[in-house]
Amino acid sequence: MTDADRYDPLSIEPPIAERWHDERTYSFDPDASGERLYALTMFPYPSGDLHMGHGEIFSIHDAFARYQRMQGKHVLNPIGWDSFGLPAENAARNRGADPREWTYANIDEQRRSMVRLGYSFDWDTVLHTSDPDYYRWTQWIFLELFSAGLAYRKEANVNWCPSCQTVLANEQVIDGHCERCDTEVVKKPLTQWFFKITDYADQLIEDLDKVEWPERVKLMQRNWIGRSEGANVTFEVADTGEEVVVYTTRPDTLYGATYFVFAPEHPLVQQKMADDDDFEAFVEDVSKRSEIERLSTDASSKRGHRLSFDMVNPVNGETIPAYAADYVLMDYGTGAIMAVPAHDQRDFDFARQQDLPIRVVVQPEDADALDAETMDEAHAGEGRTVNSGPYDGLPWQETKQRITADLADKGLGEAAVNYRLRDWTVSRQRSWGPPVPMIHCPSCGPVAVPDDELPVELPEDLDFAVDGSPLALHPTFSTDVVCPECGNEDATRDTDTLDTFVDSSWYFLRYLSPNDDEQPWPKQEADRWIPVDLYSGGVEHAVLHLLYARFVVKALRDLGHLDADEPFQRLINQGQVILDGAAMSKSKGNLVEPPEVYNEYGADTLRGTMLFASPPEDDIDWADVSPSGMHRWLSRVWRLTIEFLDDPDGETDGQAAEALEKAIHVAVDGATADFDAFKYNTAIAKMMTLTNELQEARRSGVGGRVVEDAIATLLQLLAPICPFITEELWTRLGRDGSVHETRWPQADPEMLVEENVELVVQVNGKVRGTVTVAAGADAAAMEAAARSEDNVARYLDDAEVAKVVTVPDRLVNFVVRD
RNA sequence: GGGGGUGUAGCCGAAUGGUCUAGGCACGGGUCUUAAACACCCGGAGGCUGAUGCCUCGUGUGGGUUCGAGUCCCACCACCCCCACCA
Repeated sequence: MTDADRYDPLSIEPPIAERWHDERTYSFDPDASGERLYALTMFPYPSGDLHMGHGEIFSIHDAFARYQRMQGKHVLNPIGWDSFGLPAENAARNRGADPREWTYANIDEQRRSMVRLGYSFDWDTVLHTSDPDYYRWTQWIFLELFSAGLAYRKEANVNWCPSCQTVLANEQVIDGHCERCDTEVVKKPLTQWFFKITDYADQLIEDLDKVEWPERVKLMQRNWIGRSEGANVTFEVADTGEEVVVYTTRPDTLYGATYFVFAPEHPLVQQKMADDDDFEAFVEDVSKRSEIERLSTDASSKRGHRLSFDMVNPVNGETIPAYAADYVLMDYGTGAIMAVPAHDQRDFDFARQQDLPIRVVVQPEDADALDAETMDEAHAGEGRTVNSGPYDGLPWQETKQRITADLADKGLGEAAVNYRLRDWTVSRQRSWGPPVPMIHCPSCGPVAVPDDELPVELPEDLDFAVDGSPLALHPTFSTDVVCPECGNEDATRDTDTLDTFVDSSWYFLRYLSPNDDEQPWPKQEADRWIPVDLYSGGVEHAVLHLLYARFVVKALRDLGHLDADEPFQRLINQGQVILDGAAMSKSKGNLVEPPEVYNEYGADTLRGTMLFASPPEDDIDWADVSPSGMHRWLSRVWRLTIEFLDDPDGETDGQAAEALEKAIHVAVDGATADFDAFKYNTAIAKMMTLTNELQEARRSGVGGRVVEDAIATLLQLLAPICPFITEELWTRLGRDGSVHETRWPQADPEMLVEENVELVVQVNGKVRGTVTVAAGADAAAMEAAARSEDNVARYLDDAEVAKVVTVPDRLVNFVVRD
């Protein structure tokens, strides 16, 4: 073998990669007939070059897309960039970079890496969310939602990240910290645009049954939406009769309500306590506490203030004291609760702290009777109702239903459903995003920018050095406008931009016609393609992007722009690439970058290493994987092929040749099942096994057609994972065209049938030997063969066989008594 | 506090209730070589045996169901993820 025949990925890969890109080899052909498939991978944010996480997900995704093509599908496999967002602004502020130049330079770099790695993307449908001809339609969607009443403006206590200087949606607050920069989030009253995602809360739960997603992700969405069933109950202020509604999931415990609690910000409290300095001081104190402190569930951390009035319990007319306390939140339920300390831990903690009465109204059945004096925690569970007048003795669920019904009869309550989900705050006080397409007119209020004036473009001359929002502080952007309805010259533009998650909530629709300037997408194309057949990406978007995209699709459906209920039919999540158990990051200095791998071993090795490391959904610890091992195997495949081409002669029949021929079909059968199940790691293991058998067959003198079949089949199986080496060797093997355009090999069922099978022989469940019998042998034949095995016979000699268990083609088990 | 998941060689990981550990990594021994690298071959807990072999233990721990359990059931332990003063 000469040097020219060595496996040298660095010289064979780049020309093939460039050819695929330049010739648009993997662009979707709209005229193609036959079955279509939409394979979508989450588009990247261009914060720099691709990192290992991209290398993993795109390699998994590309194996899927290429496999489906070989299965005869016409695959749409688009790529684009989620190119609006804060990092570009930070680069501008910190380094004086132009956010546009910075962003598009990064896109170019990532694109070159994708080409180098051989990903079979459609380079004809590329989009960037920061292009005006993209965000023109993002703004259009905002206006569609606005005209349908699904986008609205209100003042609210919103999440504010002091570092990013912007509002965040609830979904972007992780344990009280900013999702992007990890700074502690504070609450701030601001007037903001919201999308009414809560209108779709029930559908967002129910339609999870329609999609094939990991159960884990569905569960996360259900938890996030947080549906709970209970009742709204009306209490009265003792002296004035003012009505206050509370929400409770346990109306059966109404008789146990011994006090009442308002959120400190509750308007009724604010009004009634307006002149009380002590109360003002209390509110001031509470508001100074950070979210993190408030999140503490420590029993002693609750803060409360006795109010100047009492409340009346509607079920028994009892007068109970009213408090304000920080453990009641203004934005869940009604901002006021009935407190049942015996059966709610938070109420219990507060009652003990304030020395408030505790009354047991649910008695657990399989435990000692609860005693309000001595109990040291609330009993939140089930039991029989006690101390509740006419309801005594009923099981708690029945009490719940009856009390709710009785209250409803008296007009004092009703069954109610509550959600944890809040409306989506979409305004951002940042400037590298699509401007909110609204105009504020002193006489008309908020007015939509007319369609023919879209897009509202970002000014080119934003100053990112300012302290605050560059767009808001731009000299003319806000004021250079008149009201479209009344012509008022004092009208101003909205200077907020839309959350990047708005950009990414519909990009899979824009891929269908990225250059159409008449419409965002042709409806008939959307109806043909949506939902996307397979969506691949990280689980970190479980309650962010994936929830928003589902909402936007449902809203657009209701507005008549498409028919689909859901954006993504099937979802696979890949794990993270970590190093020594920790996330890779620049600041930790533990980054392994893709070029380090593909510049040494080639792209095929990078891709193969990723897929062989573990099942896709598991994290890959780079410390545990071995690019050199993958490279060694690929070199072996290369060498076997080249050596065969040098010297193809050999036996084409006989035992070794037959064994190889069988091995081909076994590998095809197994690998196909694995590809269908996304188990690329075991698919590769089966290809390695075939390689081992091929090598052994060669050593035994096998050659000719059987070996060529084995090599060709191996190349086909490997093609979706390692596209370059397979393409090169396919050509060297003298085959026409591209291996990627061949049809996926089929296993011949007859070749999978064994003539003889090895039976396991057990005595009392312990393996005592094996014996070979003809496949399909009946129980008697199996037993006879098993008895004849020397070692087994030893165990049967002095024993009485009580029972013989036979499993066809698998085992014989003798159950014996001594 | 609530919910979900996972525990298999030194490591990553396979394993329709049927021979535990496919494939790889790492490691050790060998062949080739002046030598190394590469490549190729062999190895895998413990005990007995000169060896072929045979036996015992063994899938986080302890029980159970079963002819037979990594797999099913119960309890416990450890780790991971999601939600969390959500009434």
